[in-house]
Amino acid sequence: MRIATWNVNSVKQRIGNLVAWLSERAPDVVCLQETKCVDEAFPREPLEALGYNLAVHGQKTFNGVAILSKRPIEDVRCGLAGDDGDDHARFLEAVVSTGTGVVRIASLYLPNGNPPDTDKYTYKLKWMDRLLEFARERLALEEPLVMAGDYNVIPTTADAKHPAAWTGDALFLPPTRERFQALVNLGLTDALRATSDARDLYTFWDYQAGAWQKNNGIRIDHLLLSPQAVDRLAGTGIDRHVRAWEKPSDHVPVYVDLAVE
DNA sequence: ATGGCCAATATGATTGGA
Repeated sequence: MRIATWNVNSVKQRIGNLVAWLSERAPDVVCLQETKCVDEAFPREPLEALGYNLAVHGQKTFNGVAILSKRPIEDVRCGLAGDDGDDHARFLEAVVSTGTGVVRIASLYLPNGNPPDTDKYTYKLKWMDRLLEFARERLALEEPLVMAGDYNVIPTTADAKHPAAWTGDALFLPPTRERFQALVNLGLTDALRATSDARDLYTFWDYQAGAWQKNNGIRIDHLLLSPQAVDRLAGTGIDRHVRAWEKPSDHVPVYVDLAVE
């Protein structure tokens, strides 16, 4: 079973690229972020035509997450617990049944948090604390769990072309990285880093300043796996060629292959 | 990590992104 994550930066602008990539990579489950449209406006038809079931959780203008799955989607839950006043559409959880049991999936779009001296960074850190609590609760179920999405976290210096340029940034500040490490310390595995120590595993290149042409990238889109999912981990990949397509997102798809049918 | 972009909004300027 192939499970992917992709921040598409507007699903309406990216529907052509999304359909082309789905046809090429044939993932079983896809977590999307930054869909940037209300649920009624989500372009369902071309995705359903490829055999995907959809769970969407969007809002006007910003944010928005979705899960596509070739198998039926069950137990859909929108939103991350811990703050009833949070109206950002950034989190969607569901369960997909397979021949060998269930896989629990979360599609998440963690706040950017810049600039760090504002309440945007406070919101990011609180959101990460809420995500830690979610992970604690779900890990206790001892199921295959994949928490996939745009974490807006550069975990280590190996995950940026120019790490020194990010020292004061919300994506790289110590409180951000400490909370990402705290997720790992709970027992979650960063699937890409577990399968490669390469220095250029980037998933995002800025639209500006020729970042793509210079390979000035960062790795901020992650799939964190529970031990029961790691036991079945068969491979990982980053589809960086998609960044060179016409009308690209600034992020590219990342995926894991799990040995579950 | 800025010279250089992109998307959404009643828009020809502002906000958010990373």
